[in-house]
Amino acid sequence: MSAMAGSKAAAARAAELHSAAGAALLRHGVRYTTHRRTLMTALNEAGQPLTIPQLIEAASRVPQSSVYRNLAILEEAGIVHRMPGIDDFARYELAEHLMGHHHHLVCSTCGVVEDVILPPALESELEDELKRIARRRGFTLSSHRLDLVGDCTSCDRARA
Amino acid sequence: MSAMAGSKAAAARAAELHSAAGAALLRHGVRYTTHRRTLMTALNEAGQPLTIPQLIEAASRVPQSSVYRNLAILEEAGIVHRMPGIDDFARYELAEHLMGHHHHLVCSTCGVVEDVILPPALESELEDELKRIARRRGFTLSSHRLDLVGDCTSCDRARA
DNA sequence: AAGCATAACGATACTCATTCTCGTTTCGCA
DNA sequence: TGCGAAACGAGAATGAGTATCGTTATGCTT
Repeated sequence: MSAMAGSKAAAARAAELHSAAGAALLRHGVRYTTHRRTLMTALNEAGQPLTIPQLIEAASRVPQSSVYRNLAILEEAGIVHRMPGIDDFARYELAEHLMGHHHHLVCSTCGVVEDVILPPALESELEDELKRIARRRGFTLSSHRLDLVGDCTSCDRARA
Repeated sequence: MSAMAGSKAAAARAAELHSAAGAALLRHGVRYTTHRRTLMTALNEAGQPLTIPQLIEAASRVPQSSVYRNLAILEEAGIVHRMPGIDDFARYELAEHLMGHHHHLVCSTCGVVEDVILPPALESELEDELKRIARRRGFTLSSHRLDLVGDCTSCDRARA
């Protein structure tokens, strides 16, 4: 029953996601096509940032060139976030206003990425300080990014 | 006089830097050649992370293929740190144990990067929490990375 | 409900940062 | 002075990501 409730909740969240996505794309004057919906669904269900190869695998009916093109459009519309810089593959996840603010735990050996949230008190303390620092330097702060870099259990074990 | 004292201090720091670098490379069984010394000097004097093109400009006697090869070696020896993921250029800076721990303020428009340090109390609070989170997830934490993303004064102004 | 303007598609060619190759040069040591 | 190993550096190769362009699907108007 909790599983059923869980899947119901997930379905509700998915519906919200799609309507928010459709609205955002409409605002940008582009359509919410089947491919775009497929990509959004894949990102939503993965629960972690995905590389292009992973996304091609997860959305197997969407050809590579369409994956690239549509991710760029979804990012332009502000509903998907591109995060380069872990290994040599960029990763994509749903935008913060769809996911909630969070950070990443990254395995420097195998590249796996997990989402992390900071205790709210620390997060807001951090945000306040970052705002202060940015203001002092004349920067207009739009966001921040915090990665925890280390080794996951299996890579740790494998290190003979 | 304060300028003279400053340059003396800088010279002393540079000497320390080179001896630490030489030792680290020796430990790795490779030589501290002229090119490698030139690159370390350029990174030290820049005071901010540099891209390959910037580094080629700053170390004009070192050809491109040597810049790439030697940076890889310096990174392998743990005295230089590679940071990909701001724009499409990786950036390099001296390793933490040579520079001190710090974070980055990044202009999302022009890509300029400045170094930032957090108030020590907040930094250590943050580190403790990150360690706790990593442990709970079975990760062996080796470092963290915090980027402040925004727009610098001139890019802000240019935004018509 | 047929035509039409426009958006999206997708196979393929291309770009360009980075890596690899390999013959040459330099270094450290005997 | 010679010798083996390390470093060099110009050019070729790699590969993630982008641009092209003819084709296909969509939605709007009459």
